[in-house]
Amino acid sequence: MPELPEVETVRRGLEQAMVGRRLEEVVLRRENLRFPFPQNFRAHTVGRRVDSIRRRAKYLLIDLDDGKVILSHLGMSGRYTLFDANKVEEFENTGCNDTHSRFGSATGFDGRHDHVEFRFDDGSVAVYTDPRRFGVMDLIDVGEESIHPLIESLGPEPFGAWNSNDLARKLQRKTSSVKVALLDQRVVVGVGNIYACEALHRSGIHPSRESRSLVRKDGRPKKKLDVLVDMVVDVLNKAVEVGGSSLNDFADVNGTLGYFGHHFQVYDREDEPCLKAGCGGTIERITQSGRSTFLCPRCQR
DNA sequence: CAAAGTTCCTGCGAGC
DNA sequence: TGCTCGCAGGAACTTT
Repeated sequence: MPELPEVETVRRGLEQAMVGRRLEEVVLRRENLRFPFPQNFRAHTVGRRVDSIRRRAKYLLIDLDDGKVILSHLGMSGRYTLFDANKVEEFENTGCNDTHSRFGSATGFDGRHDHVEFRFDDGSVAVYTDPRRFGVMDLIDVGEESIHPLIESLGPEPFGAWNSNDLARKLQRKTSSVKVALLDQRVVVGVGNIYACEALHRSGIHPSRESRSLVRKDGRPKKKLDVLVDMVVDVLNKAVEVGGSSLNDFADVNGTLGYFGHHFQVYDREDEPCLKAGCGGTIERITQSGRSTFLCPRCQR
């Protein structure tokens, strides 16, 4: 679920709900997600106002008014659900204990996987739910982003100054497949399994193709690499426009289902016809580095 | 059996 | 021969 477009969609939702509000209480219902919550998490968040919310790659950065920043990664299954003051009241008397939040009927799983609650001074609440707990929640100092181990080695943002010359430089000696390279967050950030498959299909590039075969001997990008950069940016843009994609259970912060799933050309379409006009191929599924790749062997070379 | 993400480890081959 | 590097693949985290 959460590739760049989904994280950006969540960022926009949280921005609307959180910026300018003060945290009245922060509830941690367990001691860790992928890593332990920092010891001082509550001390530095309770009583603070949210100034802004940024995104770096698939990470959310929630800026607080004391110079601390909440670093949040959704992993595979992390979600935020927002409740305004009226909604919160509706859940007032529902079940709630150390491990179960009272919002279970809205967040799913009876509230068993509602690990963090951010309660604001206007009565609204943001609940972080993450069944698989591959997510991350950390607290850093503003400016520490560039030296934080999870962030320091991240590559360029696709919506920034990224271009095919930069990509060519990174791929020119790579013998790994171009699909695996796209998933490498040091090469470019934000692209996950779904959009890697989609961008390669739109570019007519076979996912197993050697990365360096897309770069000319002089280090300049071949035409197909130019196309790939355009298609990565394009597919991410379109997905942001429709509010992020969904497989089965993705909801944005207001509970609305994303729509990009309806636009998949190859992802999860094994044995179905290629949708490229005039192609007539059949979508195949292969495994690369333990992840499913979907492609049309006919129009992707 | 699979899954949207990331990190870490092992083993292998290339190149020096 | 032996060292280092990059890469492929797998395991790990966990639940539905």
